[in-house]
Amino acid sequence: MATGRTHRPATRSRGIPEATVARLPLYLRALTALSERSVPTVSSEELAAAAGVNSAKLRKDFSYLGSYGTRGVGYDVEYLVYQISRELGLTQDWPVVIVGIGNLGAALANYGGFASRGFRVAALIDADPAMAGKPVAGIPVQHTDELEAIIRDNGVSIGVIATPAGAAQQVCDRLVAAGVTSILNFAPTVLTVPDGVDVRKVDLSIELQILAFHEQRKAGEEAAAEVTAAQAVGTAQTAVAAGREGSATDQGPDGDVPAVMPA
Amino acid sequence: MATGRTHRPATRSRGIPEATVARLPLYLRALTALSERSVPTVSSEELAAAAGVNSAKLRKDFSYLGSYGTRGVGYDVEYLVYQISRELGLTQDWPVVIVGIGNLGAALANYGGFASRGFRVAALIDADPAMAGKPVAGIPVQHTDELEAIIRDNGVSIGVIATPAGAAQQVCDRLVAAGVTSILNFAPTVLTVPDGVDVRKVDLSIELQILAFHEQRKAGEEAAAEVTAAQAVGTAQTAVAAGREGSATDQGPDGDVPAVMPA
DNA sequence: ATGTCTTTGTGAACGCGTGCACAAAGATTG
DNA sequence: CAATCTTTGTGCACGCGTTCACAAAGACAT
Repeated sequence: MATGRTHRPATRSRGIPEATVARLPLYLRALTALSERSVPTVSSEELAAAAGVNSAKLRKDFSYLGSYGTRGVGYDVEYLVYQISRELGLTQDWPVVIVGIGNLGAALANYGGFASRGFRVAALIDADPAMAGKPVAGIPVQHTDELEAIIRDNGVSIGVIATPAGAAQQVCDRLVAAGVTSILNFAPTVLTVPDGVDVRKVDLSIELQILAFHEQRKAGEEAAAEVTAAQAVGTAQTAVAAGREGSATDQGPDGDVPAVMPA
Repeated sequence: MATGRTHRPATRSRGIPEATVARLPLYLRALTALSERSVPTVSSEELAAAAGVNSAKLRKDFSYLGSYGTRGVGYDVEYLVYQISRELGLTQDWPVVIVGIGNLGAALANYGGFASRGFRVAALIDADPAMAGKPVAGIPVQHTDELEAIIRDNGVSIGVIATPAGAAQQVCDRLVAAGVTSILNFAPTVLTVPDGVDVRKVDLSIELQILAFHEQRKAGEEAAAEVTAAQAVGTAQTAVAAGREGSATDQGPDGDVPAVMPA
């Protein structure tokens, strides 16, 4: 007592670090695969390898959930699947709405990974009247006007935004006002939400840019290595600068990119 | 000297922290928007608000790039756009291939954010012969057989995998063998790659599961609060346990989820 | 029952990232 | 030119996350 209540613990929910929570789905997937192969138990070493993480990290992660392993043996696969599912809240059904049924929205609607893990697509919503009634992934698209009613009637608390950037904030506001408290945002915009609402962002463009950075660095290091090998005592800087001239500024960047297009 | 060369600095490239690199695209987007509105300068405070970060963090981030600001004034928008673009390697053209042209692949191909930032979709590749020649986003889809030739002919170093999970590792291996050194993976699998190859993963299902966790926690706290208010001295645990019974284990989780379907 | 061997769970050290708070720098005004 | 005011750049402290390394726990064999 007298511990929490400080307005928002956020980062450290109940004692489970955020970083650990982010890895639980990873473990769950690996465990599910093992379960299908009817493997009864796994060691932290094996499971860590399957999930692509360090075994010590995995053990510490699990230690936050409790002591579910048996020393000398490992972890019971089925039991662990259940424990993690429960911890993540996947033992209950989560109705989800997807707003913005363009290519990406359609891809999400068809995504098998949703239904399999306790998520159920309750509705597809789009602002285009021409889309209304059109079935996508077996579900008829509904018009934005219905948004509030849909949220309330289905008790939806998780919303996915796949609209163009321009519409995202507006859609977000309506979702929140209607009672949604968790949002997965695919539009390239910073969403402003009231306290108590969680937002996670997935930005395709950003991921690519990060890759480009490392890619450039690799190329730069190679060039630098060549220069070094060539005994160049001058400013190795030139090797990098020589790469290209280019003018990113004046070639007209489109800035507020239209998210992922609607059809 | 005698500093680097330790096999792989990875986390801290040249002195720019990984966390900073991940935010640069964010700043770039905000700056581009300002540039379009012909705003000449911004303060760290304003820009930080637009990017949704702390202003001190932003200033520290920029300090890694150099001293590009003017005290008492702020940052020159155009200049900063150029500097960040250059640092991220966006002043050069990055040919990219997308493998797996299902709904998601198509969405990516149509994504405006790519072309606008130095990325150019060099080719769309799919294993389905029926897709071959079919234009998606104005680009004809090519068969997987052509993969190696495409990579080499276009000098592609960045590949995007949007195939089902089962095909991902195989595609990955071929991409890497053909010369790709950066991969953006949308398939729900852990990819194994040789040293020197960067992989970034985007997993829609995982993001949702993380949201579900926090959502459950919110619900649990509300319930706990109610219990506390009701002066229940017994085990508050029951409030949480009462939520639902459910059996995630035996309702047949599909484990190795087929990524994002191929049409 | 005792010993050996495997594997967990965790204490402790370390490093990275974040945010505060302030001094230095420069613009601006009188 | 001097004073004031704004805003940057950064030293510093703190906390989270990662990793090592090992003691405790339990299975298994003899």
